[in-house]
Amino acid sequence: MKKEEAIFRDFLKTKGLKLTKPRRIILNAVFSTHEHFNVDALYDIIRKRHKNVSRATIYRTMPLMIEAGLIKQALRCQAKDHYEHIFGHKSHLHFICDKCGKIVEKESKQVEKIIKDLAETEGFEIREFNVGAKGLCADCRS
Amino acid sequence: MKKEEAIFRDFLKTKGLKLTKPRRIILNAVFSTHEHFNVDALYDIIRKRHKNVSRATIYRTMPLMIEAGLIKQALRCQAKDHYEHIFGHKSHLHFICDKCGKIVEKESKQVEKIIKDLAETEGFEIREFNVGAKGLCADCRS
DNA sequence: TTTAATTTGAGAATCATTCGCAAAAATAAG
DNA sequence: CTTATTTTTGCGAATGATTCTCAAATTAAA
Repeated sequence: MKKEEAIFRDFLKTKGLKLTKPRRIILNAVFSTHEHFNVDALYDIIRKRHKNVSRATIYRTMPLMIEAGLIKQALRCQAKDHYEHIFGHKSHLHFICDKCGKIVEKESKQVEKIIKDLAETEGFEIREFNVGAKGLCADCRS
Repeated sequence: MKKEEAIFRDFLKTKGLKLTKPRRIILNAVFSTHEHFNVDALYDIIRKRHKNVSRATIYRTMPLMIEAGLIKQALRCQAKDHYEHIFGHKSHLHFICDKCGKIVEKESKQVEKIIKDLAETEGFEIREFNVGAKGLCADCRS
């Protein structure tokens, strides 16, 4: 069993919930991609093999995977919620193109360090960074 | 005429648009508050004095004010888009408390500088920063 | 004042997300 | 292997913020 599956199963167990077939299918779809994703894209991926997993179940599974610490709600783009992996991925910031919707990721320990220090002066305990900017990507600037 | 009104008028003129009465009312409502706001709250404020400004017009005016550099889309909270002032306010980042929902604002020119530099190496043109973190505020940590 | 262009309000339309519910699946117990 | 209990599912309907349509109103210029 893959590690993320074990994590998810254990998390569900602590909540008295079950790792069902649809939940496993959704988890696999989520970890079959290594980029940002949204429910619609996930639905398309899943439907190629499993005609009977509904959108509702995907929507219902997202918060569970977030609570399990596997993914996080990354940003909102073109009126859709987007998610990204936490498990197995480094923290990073996002540049979102307003025009084509492309998302560029960049790492910066420096930024997180500064933010963390600022938070400390405020007595604020950071659980999750949310750093980025919107604008125009190189392609769309022409 | 207030400065923000002049800015807005000038911006509109460059686009061949007009500073109409509803747009002026909306602008005033926006700058009557000094905190984050959403369209719904704005609608309530405006409706106290002007019964005939529609939600549609408010929604239509937001992107104009953003493009004019007066406000920016700050964050999404409770399924609603929230906005904040740029004009007359220093750029800042947000700490959002997961427990009580409180938003703490902090300034950091440094962070934006770093992000801007990162964007440049990518050919990305930033229109709007989006920097913050989620976690627990001082009060909720006890 | 006439004219041409932009805006408006009202309500309908859109679209992502959530809900309600009866049927299906999972787990535990016998 | 049944039965009983709980959780889950898929479906379609509901929700709610935002956007669109369009005829009437407003604007600014000639």
